[in-house]
Amino acid sequence: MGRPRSFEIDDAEAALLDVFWSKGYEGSAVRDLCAATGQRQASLYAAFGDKDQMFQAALHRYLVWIEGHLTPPENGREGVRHVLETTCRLTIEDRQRRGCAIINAVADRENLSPRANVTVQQSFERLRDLLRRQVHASFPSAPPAGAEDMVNLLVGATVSIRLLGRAGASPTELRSIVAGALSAFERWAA
Amino acid sequence: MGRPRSFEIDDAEAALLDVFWSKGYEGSAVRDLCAATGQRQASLYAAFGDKDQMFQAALHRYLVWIEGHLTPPENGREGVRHVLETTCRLTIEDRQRRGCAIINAVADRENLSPRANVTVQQSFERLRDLLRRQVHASFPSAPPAGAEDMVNLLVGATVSIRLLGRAGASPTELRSIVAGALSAFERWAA
DNA sequence: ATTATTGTTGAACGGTCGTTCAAGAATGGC
DNA sequence: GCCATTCTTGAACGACCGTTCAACAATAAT
Repeated sequence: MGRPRSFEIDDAEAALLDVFWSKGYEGSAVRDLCAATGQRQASLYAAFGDKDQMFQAALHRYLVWIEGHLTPPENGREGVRHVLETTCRLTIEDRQRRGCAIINAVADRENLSPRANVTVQQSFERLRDLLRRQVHASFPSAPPAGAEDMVNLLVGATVSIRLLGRAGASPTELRSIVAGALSAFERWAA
Repeated sequence: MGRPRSFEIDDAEAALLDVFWSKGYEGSAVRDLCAATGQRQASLYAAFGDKDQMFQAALHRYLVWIEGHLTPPENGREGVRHVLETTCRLTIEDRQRRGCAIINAVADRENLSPRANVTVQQSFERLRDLLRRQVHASFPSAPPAGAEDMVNLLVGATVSIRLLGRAGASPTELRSIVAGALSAFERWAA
């Protein structure tokens, strides 16, 4: 019972993510979040608790979104290609060039709650697990030597595309990282 | 003439960098900068102008420092190795794991002055130029096909080492990125 | 010694920060 | 209709933000 909420939590989370994604945690004022969601401050606090929990809701939403995009339709070499090319495409297609919400949060580390920092760290582990699965699936039995180095190189390429995308790198440059990483992967796997 | 300054600008810049490097622009309060430099607010404002100029002084100091370390003693393949290994070593040796001040500034983009953003963008171009010079110097005449892709892959590896270093990646993981990138470079250059 | 100039000091400025509160409005259960 | 409960509203809280100011101290030139 009680008065029903006049807005959808889901819509609010989307608006929260929009702001945090472009301005970061410290750079986003709760009043900015109100403007984006169309709600009053007390309503957001009633729904989420405090600014940290608003951020975590937004982060979680971002993670669901990006993992949905990055998860490959088929595993193996095409899976590796899918992760890199999708990362590149999403980065270029974002006209605001916000990069990756998780990566942006790394810089805000000192201002984030311990729990948010754990989420950030786990997200990188999940990306590496995802890529490791694709690298391993690229071979019928055990992968050749240096597989873990190749996994980490691919993680590095993915991360840097996202970072340099926010830094204003050209689509040509970002696609070149993909090309370089895929060539390196193919040469190694051959 | 006039009363002489009671502190060295150089020492103050070092302290400013220390704070900005770990907390970022938005996360560093001018009062924090005072505590680090041991000066009063009005003294810092008299010496630097405003917070943005304090940040730019710190950024400039960081750029001189990092370029001094990254510039290779000899050009060519050993130069490529030097850039990657030095980046990795500096990242691991920093116990505070502050990563790269320039990369951290990318996340703070929206809160930075246009001039600071230009400095950030130019810094990435300078890193790419440095690596391109080393890649080209690795060959007596023109480098083989895909040289620019390799350059961008190396930039990506360097950037990601620094980013993941701040994100809390293990030394093993960071060294693995170096190993992966150097193997990829050697296989391509062979 | 006086003057002009610059740095230091400590306090203060208006503005914004994250957060909370009292009052009113809207619901389900009785 | 009335109660208990929940949400919304608008204003306010103290704390902190970047910045500035008037008063005082220290120097070089006259």
